[in-house]
Amino acid sequence: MDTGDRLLTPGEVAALFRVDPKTVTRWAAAGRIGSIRTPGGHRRFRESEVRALLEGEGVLDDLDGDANRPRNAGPPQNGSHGPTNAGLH
Amino acid sequence: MDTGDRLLTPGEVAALFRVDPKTVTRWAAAGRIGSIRTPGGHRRFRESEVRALLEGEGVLDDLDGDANRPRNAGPPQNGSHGPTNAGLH
DNA sequence: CGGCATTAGGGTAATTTGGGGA
DNA sequence: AGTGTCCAAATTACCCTAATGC
Repeated sequence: MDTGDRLLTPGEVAALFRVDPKTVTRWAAAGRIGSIRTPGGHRRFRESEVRALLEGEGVLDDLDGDANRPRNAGPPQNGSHGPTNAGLH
Repeated sequence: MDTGDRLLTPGEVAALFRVDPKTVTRWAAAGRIGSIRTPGGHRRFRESEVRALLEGEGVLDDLDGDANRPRNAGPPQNGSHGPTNAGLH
């Protein structure tokens, strides 16, 4: 498939970002990252979205000290794996 | 709308949710997801119901358009007549 | 008939959740 | 504003053996 709809657990995402799983949960609660809830209440994150977030901002790094850049200027619009909604006939 | 013609096996549903097949069985045992039992005792799940659970929340992704639009930060969790999604503890 | 992969069931450890406070 | 740590609880993951499905 195109985007690889693999789902990651909070622990996986936390390890990728080097933060605590709790922080990842906060991102999901704040709507900063898409999250899928299991019937049990646990969250799952898209591997493609996490990847876009990881690389969307790591390359453009200014060492000068300019702290005025938008935190979301990346092209993280991977939208494609959506169900297109047209699948229901 | 059709009531889901295709039936999925626990392994399929587990792969979709990135969980263990045993967990899917637990959902069915808890009544969180509809399940059809085979004469032998194995369970089968409706593809339409599983898809609705996966991410049927108003995440209607747009096929195309601007790639600079912030993500939909709306927290519209399962607002439908969800299958007893009262997983809040 | 035999065979293999998957599933069911019980039990225990690990992870995740939610809120509060630093 | 954002993150790390504390608590208690729930949910999930992995262990096993036997039965089912194809």
